[in-house]
Amino acid sequence: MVRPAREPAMTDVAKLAGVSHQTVSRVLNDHPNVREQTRLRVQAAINELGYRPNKAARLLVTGTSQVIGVVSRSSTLYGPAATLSSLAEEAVKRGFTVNVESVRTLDRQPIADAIGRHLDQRVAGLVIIAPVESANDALDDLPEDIPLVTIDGDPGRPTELVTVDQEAGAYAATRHLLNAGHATVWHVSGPDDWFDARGRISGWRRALTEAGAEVPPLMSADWLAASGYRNGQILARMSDVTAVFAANDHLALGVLRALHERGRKVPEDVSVVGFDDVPEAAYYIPPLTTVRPDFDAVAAASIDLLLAQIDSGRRLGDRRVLTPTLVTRESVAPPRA
Amino acid sequence: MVRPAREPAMTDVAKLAGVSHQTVSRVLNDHPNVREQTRLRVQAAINELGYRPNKAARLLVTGTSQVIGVVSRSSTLYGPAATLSSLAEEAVKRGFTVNVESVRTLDRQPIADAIGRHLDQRVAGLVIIAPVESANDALDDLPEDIPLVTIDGDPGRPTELVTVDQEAGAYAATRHLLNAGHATVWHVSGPDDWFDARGRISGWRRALTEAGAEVPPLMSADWLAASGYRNGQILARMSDVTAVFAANDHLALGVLRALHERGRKVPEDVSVVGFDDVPEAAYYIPPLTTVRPDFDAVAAASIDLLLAQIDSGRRLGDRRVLTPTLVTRESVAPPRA
DNA sequence: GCACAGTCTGTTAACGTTCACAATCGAGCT
DNA sequence: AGCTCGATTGTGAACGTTAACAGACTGTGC
Repeated sequence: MVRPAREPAMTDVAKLAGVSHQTVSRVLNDHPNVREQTRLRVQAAINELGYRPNKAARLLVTGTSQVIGVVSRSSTLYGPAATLSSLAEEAVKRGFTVNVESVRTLDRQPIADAIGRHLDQRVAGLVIIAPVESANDALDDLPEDIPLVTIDGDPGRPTELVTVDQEAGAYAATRHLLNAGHATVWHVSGPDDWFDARGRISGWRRALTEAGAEVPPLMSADWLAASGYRNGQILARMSDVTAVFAANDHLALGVLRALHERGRKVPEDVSVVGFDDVPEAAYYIPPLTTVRPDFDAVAAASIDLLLAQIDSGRRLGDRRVLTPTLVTRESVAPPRA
Repeated sequence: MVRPAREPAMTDVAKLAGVSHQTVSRVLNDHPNVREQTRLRVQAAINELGYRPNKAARLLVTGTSQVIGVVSRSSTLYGPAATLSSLAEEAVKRGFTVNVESVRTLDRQPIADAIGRHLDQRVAGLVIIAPVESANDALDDLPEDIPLVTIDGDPGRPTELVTVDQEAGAYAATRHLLNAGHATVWHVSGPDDWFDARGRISGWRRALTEAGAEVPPLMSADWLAASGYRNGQILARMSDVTAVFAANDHLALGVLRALHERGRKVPEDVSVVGFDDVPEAAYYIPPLTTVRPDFDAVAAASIDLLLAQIDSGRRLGDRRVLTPTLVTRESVAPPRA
């Protein structure tokens, strides 16, 4: 047998099966009106040649692919990474494939460029992880007819949106600390241009004000352990601080360490709660009480919403808000008497 | 102006600029022999129409895209996630885009399927994160002519490979503990079907045997804090254990916690070293001495090797082995006298 | 026997690029 | 003036698929 110079195409299969290329196409697309016997002959020819349809040709004529474009910041933050990997998995399950465009920053222009590259590939739809304002701005220029879902996007924007109810999670965390008997709760927050961080701040604040507790000054940080540590060093010096809610687990880790260094015991002297429930949180010293968002569910809901748009051919304005759950471990206790 | 029923194509631009479609193509591909004046006219027409070239059509005729296919296990392990996000960033820098296929398991078939989907999209090359044997097996069926780089792949396989020198890293870690005066070093290893884990085991073993130290029985784990904790509970009960090298930082975290629970102080009673230098490691209690691989460099080297193949049109058999560096923090001290 | 409605299959023309080649244009030289 | 050569531009044919339509082949009812 001669090694073929080019890969087998539909016509090659057709020739081998003794049918027209169009019939091969029909077999491939599960068109109903094909005789069983013909179908089998074609299938056999496909197998014999090891034929695989050329997606580019298909895309060229149909104008749409089975690819979902995702835009995300390149990062090793747990939440985004977990969401991303679930997204891909979920998409494959539905017969789609995921194309990820990473951006270094969440500024408008890089995001717009990434979206542009996706559109060039004629993706079937877009999932954009847009946790800050500027990332959302990039959506303004988007054509109306492209299916779109934002994750952690601007709640004030009318597009389809999947998000975790940060406010409820933070409220539960703060409430949990108040219930334990603490007079008030300090908050080490995430960067305040993140919607997530804002939601957690407002949930924390609501829990305090509803309970008539004093609202301590906000401690602002990024998402990393280092800044948790810096803020923790300050908190550790204030002897009246007995409860801290950190905007994520890594911040909480930094706080734990700063408290430890200064000899303030957790949870005996200070109680700490985090957010995210990273897999390691259960092994912090002490094991961390935290709020767990279901990132798999976020991914699944996003794909759901996107496919609904793709199928219906239009924006539906749906949104899904997922409520996280409080995971209680040993880092919370009543304040000392 | 009438809203166009379809997107502008090259012929539309050509008509507007008063040239042939071929000239437009030349402008787009930076072909040298185009008069400056013509180029400007074409550019103007492109801008006016908001024309964007159709990649599918281009792909159809050239047979290759500017897309790099990546296969990786969907996971939130720090190493793979860090590599993945760097890969995408690095690729974009070079004018490529990255298409990620996530697989749930590293078994042969799922990987082969993922590769198949990439080939269907006519990717320009493949980067496969293949840290276990079965993942490498899937590469057997691959056509010879597709550029390919494996990350953390089988060192015994002749393909292009980018990897971190696990053996050297583990050797350095173990040596560091011996230098501090410990009689021997225990190792909590990763899953032994991972090449990474094997390399770390053999580096550890070599350091011990070279020093004439006793080689304690191996403690086998997965990569997660939970199993570090379980193994740590055992280690904590053995009073003669004074030094532990954990195969990654999350295992080390579990060990730290188990030791703490049992009242064994780190580093006074037991010294601990990890591997990976996750961003949080510096905030463990105590801050963790660990081995830092440069994941950005891994990604950059991978893209380098891949583009070299793409440009030259053939496998080059190159490989890059990156040496990780030891990061010393407070979790190591001499044993008690 | 013949029209008729299905069912199945084939033919031709897109889709929007690039490639190979042909044609034209100018400048520089004889 | 005519020739040559390089620079610039145009023409027609791919690439491999789906869409639209046409044709052939069945069985059914009169």
